[in-house]
Amino acid sequence: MATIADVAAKAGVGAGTVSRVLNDSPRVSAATRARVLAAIEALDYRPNPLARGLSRGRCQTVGVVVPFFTHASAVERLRGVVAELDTSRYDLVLFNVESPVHRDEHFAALTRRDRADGLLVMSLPPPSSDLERLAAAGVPVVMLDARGTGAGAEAPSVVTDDVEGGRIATRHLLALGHERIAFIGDEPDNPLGFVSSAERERGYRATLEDAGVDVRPELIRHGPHVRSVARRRTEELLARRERPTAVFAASDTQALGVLEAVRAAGLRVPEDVSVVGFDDIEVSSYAGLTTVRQPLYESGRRAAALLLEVLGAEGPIAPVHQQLELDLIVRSTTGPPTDRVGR
Amino acid sequence: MATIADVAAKAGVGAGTVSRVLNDSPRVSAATRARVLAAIEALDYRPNPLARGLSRGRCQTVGVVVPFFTHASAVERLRGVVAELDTSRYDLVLFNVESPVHRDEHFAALTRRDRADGLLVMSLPPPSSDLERLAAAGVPVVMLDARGTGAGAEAPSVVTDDVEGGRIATRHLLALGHERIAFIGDEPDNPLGFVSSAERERGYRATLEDAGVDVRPELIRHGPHVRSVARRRTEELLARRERPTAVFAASDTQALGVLEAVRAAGLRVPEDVSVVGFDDIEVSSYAGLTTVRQPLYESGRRAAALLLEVLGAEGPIAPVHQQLELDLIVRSTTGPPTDRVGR
DNA sequence: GAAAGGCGTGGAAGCGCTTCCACGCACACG
DNA sequence: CGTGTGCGTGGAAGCGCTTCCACGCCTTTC
Repeated sequence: MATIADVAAKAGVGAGTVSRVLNDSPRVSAATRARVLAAIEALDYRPNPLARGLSRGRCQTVGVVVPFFTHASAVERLRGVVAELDTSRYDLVLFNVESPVHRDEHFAALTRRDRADGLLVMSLPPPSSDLERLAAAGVPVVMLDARGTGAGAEAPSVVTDDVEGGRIATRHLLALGHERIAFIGDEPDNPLGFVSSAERERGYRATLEDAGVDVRPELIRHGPHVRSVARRRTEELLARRERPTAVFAASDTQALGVLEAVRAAGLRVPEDVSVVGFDDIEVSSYAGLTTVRQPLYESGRRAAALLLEVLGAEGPIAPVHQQLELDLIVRSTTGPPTDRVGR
Repeated sequence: MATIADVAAKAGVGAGTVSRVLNDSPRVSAATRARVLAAIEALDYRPNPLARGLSRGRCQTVGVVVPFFTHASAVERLRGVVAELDTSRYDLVLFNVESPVHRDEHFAALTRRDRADGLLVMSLPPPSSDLERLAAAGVPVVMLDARGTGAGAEAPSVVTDDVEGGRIATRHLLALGHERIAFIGDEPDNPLGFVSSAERERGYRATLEDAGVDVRPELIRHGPHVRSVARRRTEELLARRERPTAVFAASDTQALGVLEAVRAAGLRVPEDVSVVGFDDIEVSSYAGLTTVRQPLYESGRRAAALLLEVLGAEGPIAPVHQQLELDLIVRSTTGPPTDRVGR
């Protein structure tokens, strides 16, 4: 394994000069540069990233913190992140978070420039104390699908307006003529502090109120973000005397559970029950699901690009907050209610 | 940021002693160990992984090479890998491969202990020259869903018997009474050299032959591993005078495309056309797809565990080849053919 | 009671790079 | 012709750790 000294010897120059060539320093004559490059080529030399990192105090690595695959949407976002990072010289280290303990461990370990040069945190609002410590340690953080606010330390973020998304879905159902509209979402106080579902619910509630439609607590159900749970909650709803004519699910994953429950109950979609989801994950088009699309892949790209920009800049950057567009995608799971009351 | 020298000073010992404590060396007295641990605690000291790696010649990192998410199954496997690695002290660096150039670059860069201590290569048969170079450089490799064979360098692997899987699917259709059974799979000579599809096709052909059923080339279609392409190929098949009564798709992703085409043609599943997939990805249960299940998540865990074992061992390990079980999952997309000939 | 052996420890060397300082040379200037 | 100003370069120091060697002390052994 060739080292910089071997290259220097072969080219008949000092190690410093080789280093300068490697780092595109202008203070090298063309002739010397050519000799060094030839030696590098001849020896198939590649600098040791560890040594380089130790010396420069950074490691050409981006840490990506993901509450892993609990949401199908995380994968799609991750794809965007990977694609963007691929265009840079940064490696991607994956940190999986499945519990608060998990999260805290990772953040503690990452509070140093030698672990990762920057962090991309997905869907996970970090404790503000961690955010401050990261900022103090000089580790830039970009948030994706979450906001990171600490005292004096605000991370740039790429987000969507989940409240507005909730409004879009609900308006669609109201416009079709529905009034008994149920909501199925995550627990409002889930351990990792995800808020998307709660925000979408806020949009739902606000829109109903604006339209003068009663918000009925008994039509609002929560549970862990899993298809089977959404299915069970829906079964409870459908068992009511006055069952809802439409369901807004806080995610497509949950909407699929809703669809299962409706069909298992022998009801038709959308004639008996309309269903709207959120995200537009890949399956949704297959399932013909009406949903509020957010550009998942694109959000990953954007966030990664933002982080690269911060890493490339000298000083800190004014915190940017990018907000991505939402679109209502009407497919075949929504329609006007039929005038059959109760069951 | 505390260094080992700070800890040493605070504990009133030498740096070497602190290092010994960090690395659980037995050659430290209990009293000294306690003092050092107290100092570490007090300073919230964490060793710099770069310096440690440079000094020891390894970096506590596992490289995972994934042809990224082109197959939905890769994600599921990755989840298993992540879960297993989470139990170890190794970080996971993700290398995305989307083209042969991409692949070659990564392998070239990874042919050194300072980039990753070991490699997990998914679904991607590496050029045997790369495998040899990796072996020569002392970088252990474990293959997942592919075999890695180079002259004298054989990597341990976790695989399934794709030929047998193809047999299972085909036997199921034959048993139901089908004879015009089509196959939809990947291009046999795709750029990255994936072979799963081709092997499943071999199982399909062999089983037909064994049963004395003609293998009809016109019922075998290939195309990139994408739902939309599978759909188009199926449309071509359905447009034939004698359309198939059943389709075996080399993956669930492709099977979903087949289902789309069948339904778009106004045909019923399984009455007019039966469909079998492969993998049992998450969507499949939702789609009611009959499929050959392979334990994706589990395969990721196993492969990661295997790599950890190799990394933990002193010398090289006898190449292990684990083969995971396949199961036929019969759902609602397969049934006996109805006796309507042609269209 | 002296020699021999262990154990615990300090400290220097070294991992492979970057970077800073200093130096030599060429050229321009007065 | 001497001094100044660059530029291009060599080389040492230093990044934070591990590891090896050496040393002092305390047992053990004859």
